[in-house]
Amino acid sequence: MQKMMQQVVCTVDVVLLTLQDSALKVALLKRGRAPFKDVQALPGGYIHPDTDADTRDAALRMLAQKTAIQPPYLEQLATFSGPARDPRGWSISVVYYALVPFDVIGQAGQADVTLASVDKLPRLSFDHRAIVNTAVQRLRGKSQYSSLPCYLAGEAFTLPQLQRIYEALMGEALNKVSFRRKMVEMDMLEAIAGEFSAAGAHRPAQLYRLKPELRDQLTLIARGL
Amino acid sequence: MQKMMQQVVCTVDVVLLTLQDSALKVALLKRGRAPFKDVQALPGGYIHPDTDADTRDAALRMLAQKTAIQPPYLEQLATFSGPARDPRGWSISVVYYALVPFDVIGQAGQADVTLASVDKLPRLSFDHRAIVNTAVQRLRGKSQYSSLPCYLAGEAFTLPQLQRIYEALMGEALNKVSFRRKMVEMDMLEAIAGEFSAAGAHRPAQLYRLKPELRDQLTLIARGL
DNA sequence: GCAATAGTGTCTCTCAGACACTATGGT
DNA sequence: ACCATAGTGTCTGAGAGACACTATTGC
Repeated sequence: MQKMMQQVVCTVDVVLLTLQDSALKVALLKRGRAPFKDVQALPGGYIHPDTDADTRDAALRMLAQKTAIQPPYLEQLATFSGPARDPRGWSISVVYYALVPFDVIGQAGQADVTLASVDKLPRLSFDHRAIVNTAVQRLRGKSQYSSLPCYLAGEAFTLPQLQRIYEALMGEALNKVSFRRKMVEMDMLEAIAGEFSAAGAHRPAQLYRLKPELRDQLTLIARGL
Repeated sequence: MQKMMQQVVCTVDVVLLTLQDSALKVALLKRGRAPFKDVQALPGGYIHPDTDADTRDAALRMLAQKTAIQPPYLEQLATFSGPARDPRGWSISVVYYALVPFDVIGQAGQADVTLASVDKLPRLSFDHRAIVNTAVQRLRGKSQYSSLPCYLAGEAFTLPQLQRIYEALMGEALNKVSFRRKMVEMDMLEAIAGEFSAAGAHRPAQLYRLKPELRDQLTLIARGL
């Protein structure tokens, strides 16, 4: 006779972040069913052991199904767990965070995706508020010393644009000369022949892109002891 | 009629690390049952939803049960998942890593705990080899710019001892003056009145300890752009 | 020419590392 | 006295930030 073993609810959630007008935003969806019906939540859902290769694969599936977005950057954030976070029972959520350029969200054209400023979150389902805050902390932290923010820029971008992204994330103005020095020293960008003129009445800026070989890999700044 | 839903096996594993003679070691246990009976494995086991407050709590329980150690530092590493890593089925392992001073392991006196050098791992169960490698990478990475290595030292330690720990982790010699400057600048240590003379025929060194208020919180080095 | 932003040359000030020195114990 | 290691004062070279200058567009 097998004893009934208490079950663990296994889910995956994704914190999809983007930068709109120098403000960091999260993608939210209104839940269609209980619990937290009609309350905003992160894109997420149950793991499907029969089809998901792993939790990362499940995260990509969530994004594809619910937002039709294939993110240029996706990384595991952390796993949240406990008896109280989900009314359905003792649960685990393996959380990933993704970065996308703002225009990618628009193109995906999912009308039911809401963008909320991470500094002024609405009421969220489960412990999603804490999860978003953790993701923002992680992004801000890593932005200090890595190429992570590049994934918030589009495929091609100018150095001034990239600097504005870094400044938005770190919340402080950066020295132009030092910033450029760092970027060349990190050796992760390559200039594109074409330029950028749409800006208006001034000198156009050189366009850059991430070196293809570094596409899915962060570049770090030397630092430390 | 409820369809039989394929189950996810939920476990927690702990990578318990220590430094012995300037070599980084992992604590391993020989498994007592299938799968991987008699093969070395990380301390770990099933989540107990009826008693564990969360996965961190479960990790502490694993350590207490299997090694009788209460680690001074415990942090979530990552979650590993997939259909193939455990023959019992599609599984998730939420992995934590812990740091302890070497002498704490001896005191715990668990005869069945083996220490293996992380550079020369024996055959391990499941995907535990990859897990250990991830933990070592994380520890080495964080050692570059945080107070993390302090938890490998005992309650009290001298600056030369601490420097040797950092050097062992980073695999390179550090400048004595710079190291000391960094330590005072990080402002996380406090001198203890008593000194340290056991060393032998030379000047004794000042003993330090982590400031109590920073006990469970890393101190980071300013860095970056 | 002028406004506006892109991009660079250069100076200075700070800080990390090297070195040498002093300090303090044991033998 | 001598050795060994702890701990500090100081010099120098590299790098970050500030500033000013040049470059290139639209009007």
